[in-house]
Amino acid sequence: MHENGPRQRNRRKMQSVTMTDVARAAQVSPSTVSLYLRRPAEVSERIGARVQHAIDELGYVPNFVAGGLAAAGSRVVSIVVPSLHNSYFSETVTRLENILAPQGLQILIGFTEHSEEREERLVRTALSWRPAALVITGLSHGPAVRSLLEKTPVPLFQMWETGETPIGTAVGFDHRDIGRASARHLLDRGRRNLAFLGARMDKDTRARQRCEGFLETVRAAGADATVLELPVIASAEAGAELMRQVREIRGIDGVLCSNDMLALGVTFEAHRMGVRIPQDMALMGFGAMEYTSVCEPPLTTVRPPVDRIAHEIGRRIIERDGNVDAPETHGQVIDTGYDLIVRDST
Amino acid sequence: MHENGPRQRNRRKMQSVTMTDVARAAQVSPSTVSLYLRRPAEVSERIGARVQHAIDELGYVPNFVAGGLAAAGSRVVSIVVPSLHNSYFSETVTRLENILAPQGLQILIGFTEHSEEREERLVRTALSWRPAALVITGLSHGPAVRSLLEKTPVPLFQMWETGETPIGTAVGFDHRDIGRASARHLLDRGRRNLAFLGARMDKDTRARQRCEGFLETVRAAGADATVLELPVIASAEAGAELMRQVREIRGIDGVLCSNDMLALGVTFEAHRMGVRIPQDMALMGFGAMEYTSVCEPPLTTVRPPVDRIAHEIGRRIIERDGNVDAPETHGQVIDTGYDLIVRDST
DNA sequence: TTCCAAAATAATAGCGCTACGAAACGCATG
DNA sequence: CATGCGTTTCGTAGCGCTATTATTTTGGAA
Repeated sequence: MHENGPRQRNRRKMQSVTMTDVARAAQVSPSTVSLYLRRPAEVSERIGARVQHAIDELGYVPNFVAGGLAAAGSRVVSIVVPSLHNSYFSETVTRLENILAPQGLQILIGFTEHSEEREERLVRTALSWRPAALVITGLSHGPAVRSLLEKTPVPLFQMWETGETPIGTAVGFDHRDIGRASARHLLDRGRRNLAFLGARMDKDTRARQRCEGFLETVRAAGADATVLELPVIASAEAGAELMRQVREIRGIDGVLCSNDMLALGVTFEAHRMGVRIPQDMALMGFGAMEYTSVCEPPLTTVRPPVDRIAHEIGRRIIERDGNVDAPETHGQVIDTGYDLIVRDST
Repeated sequence: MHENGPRQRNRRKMQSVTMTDVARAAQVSPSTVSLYLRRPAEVSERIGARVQHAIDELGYVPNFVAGGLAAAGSRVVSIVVPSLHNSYFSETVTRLENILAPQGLQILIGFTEHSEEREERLVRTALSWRPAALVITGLSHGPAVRSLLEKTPVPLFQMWETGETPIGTAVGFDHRDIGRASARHLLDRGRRNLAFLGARMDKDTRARQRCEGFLETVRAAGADATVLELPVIASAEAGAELMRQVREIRGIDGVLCSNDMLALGVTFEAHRMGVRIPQDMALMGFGAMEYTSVCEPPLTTVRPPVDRIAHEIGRRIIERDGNVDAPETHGQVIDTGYDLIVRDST
């Protein structure tokens, strides 16, 4: 009915070089080109060379969109994190990318900025790409997100948090426990008049959990604890401001920051105010950001096992990739633990 | 030959709910569902409500892979950056995401880690997604990448650098110029015995350019300049180590760091060594990272206009999105300039 | 009421690729 | 030289959706 020659459709942009073009140039069938691209070992050397030559000659770039449709699943992994503002999230994303990229898996990324509405939009579009896996931060989500996650056939990983029952596979640690351990550490150092410094804890549920664990242990020990909080994103600037507030209270001899960035600001401001760390006031952070080891004084902090989280998730994604029979781990919780790094600031 | 009922193919995973299912449930044709999803205004209110109801009822999640294939172009923007290690890159990615997400454009991200080979792999896969645009860092690329970029019909943005002729649209600033301006600033402060502290400058071409500009101006002024470099990734730790090397040399009274992170390490180490900033040694960084304003002393640094870069690129991507007639800006250079922020460290 | 343009809905024909099974080929064996 | 079997190549039939065109419906004006 219609001729088989190249047709010029009125599309948004025309497809440059297709697999069919390559096949024609290499004098083989399109199936063979496809096979060569996906499993080169199953194509004879002679044909393989001819195909590769045609590919190079024509500058063929495969079309993953078409491939993904035909194969019913794209080689993409969606990651949803609150932001890249904290170096530990960007570190997690980096590690995951490093693990997944060699497998030909791309990272599709989205930031919730701690907004439930944004999270829903992101999860919805993430799933629309029929990704090989969806990696999302945290366990608590709005009802819309919950429902999407429960229904999807896409392998789901919820990272950075344990505690509640996960929808997918949880890989992380217990933030309340970190709060408790931090409190214990400060109490062990003989501090009785404590403070927790936070930023935007109404949004950051994990910081809130650390705060809760902290208060729980401090109060159980019969000591005192104040919570000081700023409604801005965590920053050194905010830390400095919070330190000024700490001074107002007087008598505070131990401080836990929700975040190393705050602790950095506290360090500088304390120095300016002549407050000696740790003699006058012990200081702890969270995140084990790189600079904490060279601070003056070096900062006691908690290292979230970013590498292990990325590794555990990455390994499972790769295992399940192209292998539907791989064991389903939904509902499973992998507790990666955490490390308390004690330095001179306490 | 074959019956038309639902067939169970032996696919990797089965498609849950398709647009056809929604159409059936809403008693309309698939075209109408598609139209409702893409341009709701062109569907009558009555039908629209019925379709929406069916979508909610069935929990339909569109398939962008199929959509992208049919529409010949996916709603994805690929970004290739060296890493997220520097907060200015993660900031750029964040801003771009914030600008593009409301337009339904997803971010596909990849990290080169300053490796030419990785960059090629990333660009190749990025283009395989037929993205709405490709945003890549820098102007100098290996021959393979160059050739890919030159051939692709995908709108290309090269960010963070100007100087050479771009392949696509360049949006950035001149790093050599920053080196020169920094040198001038230190010279103006009466410093004559200068040093440039860098990390892995063999890989980081932009840091190298700043260094070159710095040396050029210092030498032109008849002053002295030493380059101290570590083969590790820039970090506060590395900065501290470099500061120890600076002390060995003696007499250095002005230092430019390739990066604020290095400067942070220098600040702490100088403090430990009893070297006063700026009295004994002036200190400058690059990046205007958040903490530089609360350091002790606050750090003189250069602010790369991350917002403006993201804004200029984002705006152009959105303009060109779904509008092939939009003006082609390849070859164009948008110089965003930069800000020298003078603080107490100089 | 009739007619016609405009608006709303539906039918059609792929998008470029992969999975699957069929066909063709190569080669050792009887 | 035919036979059989494993290997390599090819043909076919969609994947789920969008763009385009065709068809039906709607709502005034005549």
